[in-house]
Amino acid sequence: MPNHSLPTLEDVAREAQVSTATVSRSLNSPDNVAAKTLERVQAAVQKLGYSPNFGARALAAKRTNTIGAVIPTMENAIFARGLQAFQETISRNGSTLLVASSSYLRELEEEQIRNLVARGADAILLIGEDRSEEIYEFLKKRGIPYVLAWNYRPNSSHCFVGFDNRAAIKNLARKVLDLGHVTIGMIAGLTQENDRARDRVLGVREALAEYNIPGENFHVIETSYDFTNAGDALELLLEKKPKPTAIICGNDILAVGAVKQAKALGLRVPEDISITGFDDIEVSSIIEPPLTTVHIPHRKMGKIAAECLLAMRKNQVLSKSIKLNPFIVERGSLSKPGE
Amino acid sequence: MPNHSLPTLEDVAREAQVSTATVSRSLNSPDNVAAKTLERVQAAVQKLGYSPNFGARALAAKRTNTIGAVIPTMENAIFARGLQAFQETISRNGSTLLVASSSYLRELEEEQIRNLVARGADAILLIGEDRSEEIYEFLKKRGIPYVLAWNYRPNSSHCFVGFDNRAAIKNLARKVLDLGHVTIGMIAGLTQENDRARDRVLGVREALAEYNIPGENFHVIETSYDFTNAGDALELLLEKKPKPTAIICGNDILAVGAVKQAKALGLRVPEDISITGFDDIEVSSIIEPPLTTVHIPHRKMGKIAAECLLAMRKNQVLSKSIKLNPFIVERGSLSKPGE
DNA sequence: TTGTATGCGTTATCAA
DNA sequence: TTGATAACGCATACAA
Repeated sequence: MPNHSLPTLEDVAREAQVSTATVSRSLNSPDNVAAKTLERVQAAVQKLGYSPNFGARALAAKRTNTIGAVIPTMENAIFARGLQAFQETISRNGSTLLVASSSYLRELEEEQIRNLVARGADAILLIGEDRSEEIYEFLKKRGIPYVLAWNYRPNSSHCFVGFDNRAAIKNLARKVLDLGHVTIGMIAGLTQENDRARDRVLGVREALAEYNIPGENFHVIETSYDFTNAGDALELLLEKKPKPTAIICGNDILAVGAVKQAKALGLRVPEDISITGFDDIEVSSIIEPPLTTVHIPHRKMGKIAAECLLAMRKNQVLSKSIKLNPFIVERGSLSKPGE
Repeated sequence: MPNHSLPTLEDVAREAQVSTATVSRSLNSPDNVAAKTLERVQAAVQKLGYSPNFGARALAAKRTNTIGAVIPTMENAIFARGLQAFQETISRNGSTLLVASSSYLRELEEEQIRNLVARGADAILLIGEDRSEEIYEFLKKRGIPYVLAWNYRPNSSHCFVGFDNRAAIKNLARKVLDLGHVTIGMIAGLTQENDRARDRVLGVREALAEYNIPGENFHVIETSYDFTNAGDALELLLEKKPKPTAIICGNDILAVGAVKQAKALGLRVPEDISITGFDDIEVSSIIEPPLTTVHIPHRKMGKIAAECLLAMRKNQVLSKSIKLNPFIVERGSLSKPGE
């Protein structure tokens, strides 16, 4: 492997027979450089394979044009889709996106946030609200704008770009109850350190309370977002007494896993058991029966979050929260009980 | 929004009544600092919300502990899954992963590569082989190790960690032909600037040649990886004369789209039309019928690629290429023609 | 239009 | 164990 000492501005300057200042100018404001000089510099840059040291540049110029994002995992269509839209918007505005993933671990997430800040991210996208007060203090102290996506709270000092998880699933639960289901199971995501998952359980509980469903008619099992786990959870729920006639799932992944397992157990969906999803990712319309679920505008959310962040960075003011509206998509996995 | 001037080492030093050198030591080698001093420094760090400036640190220390990756898109389960494994391995080794996505655009990809290098990435993961000679030169000149994943070529100067796309799909095509299919359609990914997609078309063509299938019995339609596009492509293929009895798809996304559309057209899969996939992502076992496809060990690939990169960075030697072995998974979307 | 000189925040060398 | 100080690579105010 070749030498490890990278060419610097000075090397280019020497090669082009000009000063480092002129090289710097050729790179950053070519208009202020004579055409012939510019040409020489560019040739030297080319020859040496020079590219500026980002750290040094950030240090000297005090700006980075970089926006960071920390997501729980890349291995999930939901975040991937929103993030791609986020990235496209960031790119279009001439900024660079830096992504880190936290594996749903709070401590790792905070480490990643600090890391992004240290790397000069001048604005940050975060998922949900659950994290230590210190990290918020940290961001505020450093004057780094951030947006919380995938959730929404009206009376918060944070800027949210997302949707009300609780209300969204509550509406779906009402629809389930309206159909006459009185014993409900729920396969939820892990609620610890995950406000979205928690809000979804909460929303279902609220709907149940409205319809006066007693506690013993509702069972929740929490599990990580995984097809297989969801299948296991379904089996456990089916053993409960009284047996649930409808299973509300924390997201589409869980719902798909449940549908698969139900079919494997010889149950018909929705005739024998109704199952609902959340998110409306592509797989939900592929499975048979296609899922009745809650549609979340992920790409729109990513795009708007990026725009908010860009604006906040520019104006140095807290942007107001933006609430997106999920809606129920009725496909075929939900019907009246025993029908 | 609060002040924008971040606390520096010097601020911490002043607060803790020590020199900047001592603060730096407290952070990087606490063992060489007196317990009482350390305590004071940590308190000051806490109080000021200090975190070191990465650029300055990289500048002074000449190392970043950062590994970069440029993937075509985050919006695809394939890359997401491999990348997550890649990231986990990187993290476990105390390094940080920086991800950028190129939207399948060669120029954007090169820009992203340069960007990552400028940011101090000391090794880089790339997908496939298709890119300009200059960018490879650039990486070599800077002595930055890179690994090309998702593909494999035996006699190459590059280090590959991947699989032989051509051979993998060729085997699948042979199986299709063995079953007696003589008119074949293919829904391929966009082959321009995408060696994986190109190799897959090539592999199918080679198998056809082996079985002496004439050119007019084979039709290829290229499209981006999208369910809907795949459905449209299927319709076009079904209009060809002679009409194909089997559709080989460039990946599972395309295959799922094709299966969906076939069913929508009232066709039975595989009785009326056989359809095969590639990748074996989760959705392929969820759709009805589940896909016969080629299994690619994405997570394993991500993990090994990370290990290679880590080793190359450490030893400063080109690691040898690693070939992973895909295998065919027979599920149910492929059968004899007209059966 | 170009060059000189200074500072950005950190690490590392050397003395104390 | 601690402190002073010289790099690190670049941008920019100021001079020429």
